Amino acid sequence: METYQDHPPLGKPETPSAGSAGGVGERQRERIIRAATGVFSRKGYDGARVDEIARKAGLPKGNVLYYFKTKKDLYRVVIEQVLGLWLDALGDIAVDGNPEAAIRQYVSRKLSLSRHYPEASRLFAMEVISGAPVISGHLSGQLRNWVEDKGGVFKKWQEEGQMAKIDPAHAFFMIWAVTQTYADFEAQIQAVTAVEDYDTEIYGGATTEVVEVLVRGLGLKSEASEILSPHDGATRI
Amino acid sequence: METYQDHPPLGKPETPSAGSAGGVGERQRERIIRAATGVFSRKGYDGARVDEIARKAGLPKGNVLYYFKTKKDLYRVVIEQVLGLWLDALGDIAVDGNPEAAIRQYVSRKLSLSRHYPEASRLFAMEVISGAPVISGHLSGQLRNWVEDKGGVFKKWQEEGQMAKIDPAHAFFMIWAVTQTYADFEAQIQAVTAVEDYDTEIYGGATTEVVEVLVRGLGLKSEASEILSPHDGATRI
DNA sequence: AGTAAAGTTGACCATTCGGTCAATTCAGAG
DNA sequence: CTCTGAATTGACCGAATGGTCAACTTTACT
Repeated sequence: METYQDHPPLGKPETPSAGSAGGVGERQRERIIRAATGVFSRKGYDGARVDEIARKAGLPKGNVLYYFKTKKDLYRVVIEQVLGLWLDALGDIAVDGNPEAAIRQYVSRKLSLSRHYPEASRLFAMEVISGAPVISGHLSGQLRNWVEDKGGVFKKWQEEGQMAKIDPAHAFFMIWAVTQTYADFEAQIQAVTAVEDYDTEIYGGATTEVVEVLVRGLGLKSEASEILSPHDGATRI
Repeated sequence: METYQDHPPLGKPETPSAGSAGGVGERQRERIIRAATGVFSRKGYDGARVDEIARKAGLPKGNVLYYFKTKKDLYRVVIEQVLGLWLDALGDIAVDGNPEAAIRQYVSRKLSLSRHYPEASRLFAMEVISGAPVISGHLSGQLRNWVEDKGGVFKKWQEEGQMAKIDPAHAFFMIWAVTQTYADFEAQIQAVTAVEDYDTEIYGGATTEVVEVLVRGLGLKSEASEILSPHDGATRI
């Protein structure tokens, strides 16, 4: 397949399971979506095989195509769900509270998201690397507005001298990059660190390290506090 | 296709063009590799189509399979070339010179790499997100050694109080994440910033911003220098 | 129990895929 | 020019792919 952008809006989940919401096969839909998230996140849209998704969901291909008329439809549902998760997690960055606490919380939340939904993160990354053919509209819509909005908060902090004068957009790009790398590049980090329990050992260390570096890097610690913080023993190379 | 790891070592480019190195069809090989880099970087291995690579290279599919016996072979050559670029760019981090200058240079170099070889960066990212099926050996080999080696330098700096006590491995993960995000997530950054000339406008701002944030975040500026640096007007959201 | 809708399944189809191959052209050495 | 190996090409093949369908089973409601 070459492009995958056809029918325009996508009104709803656009599938059978007509009336009853708490229907029987609603569980099936979720199983399929879960399986599809896994496969799409590793292979991308073009590389994924419907049959592989079906096998992973434990049912025949025909059944998958019963719930989602086409592979494209399934992909749309999956990626929009992931995008929703991503946009939700953006949440609010408190305008009032002190900047350091706000960023600290935001970074922690994003890191936690990578930890608990690594496949979602990878799927999102795949989509964007592929040129964001499906979600580009959302990116230049909702996300752009969000960045513009929260960027204003950053600007305010900067004028108050509570934050280094960094282009807010770049600040977000860096935060996103650093927090998502632990999900997206798991294979690389695993290979380099050779830890046994990635989830515990890597995220354990990352949470402290990443938050500290970003808080310091964004100039959110007015006090020239102890540069030498007391945490180590996290990763071992 | 499911997995793509078969014949063991891969001795050489393992293709025709037998003896003469400066051969005639050596240009063809490079055209194919360039085209393949583009397609693989957007679709991944499974999603890429040999025929699309051929079309993009301006020659029939049969000719591509003449130079590279299989799609898998072609992918191997392409990804190993990209990996070589990546590992080369790792370069040395000067042990002697002052840490700030060293990191400043390293980050700039990595950023420049993303700027000038965005497809290579995306292909590398795709491979890793997919679980690094082809290059995992290199990652846990060369790259791991490199990190261990250079991590020692970081440790030394830290003991001398010239760098914040951050797990060296995590420091690298953050540097890589931030520098590569401008290539890998170009579609997202483009959508959010809506700049006209991505290369100039984004990388122009990023170079300064990223370097400053990382240098500060890694605690490389002993002097509590001006938190409010004088650069802006880079991006506009 | 009876019935209609929802859900399940495997066989099946048209298309596309990676890869092969024989026929042909091209380039260079003698 | 002749000859030889490299290079080019399109036709072709078997396997895999996304999607369809008719037959069948289960569920829910009266």
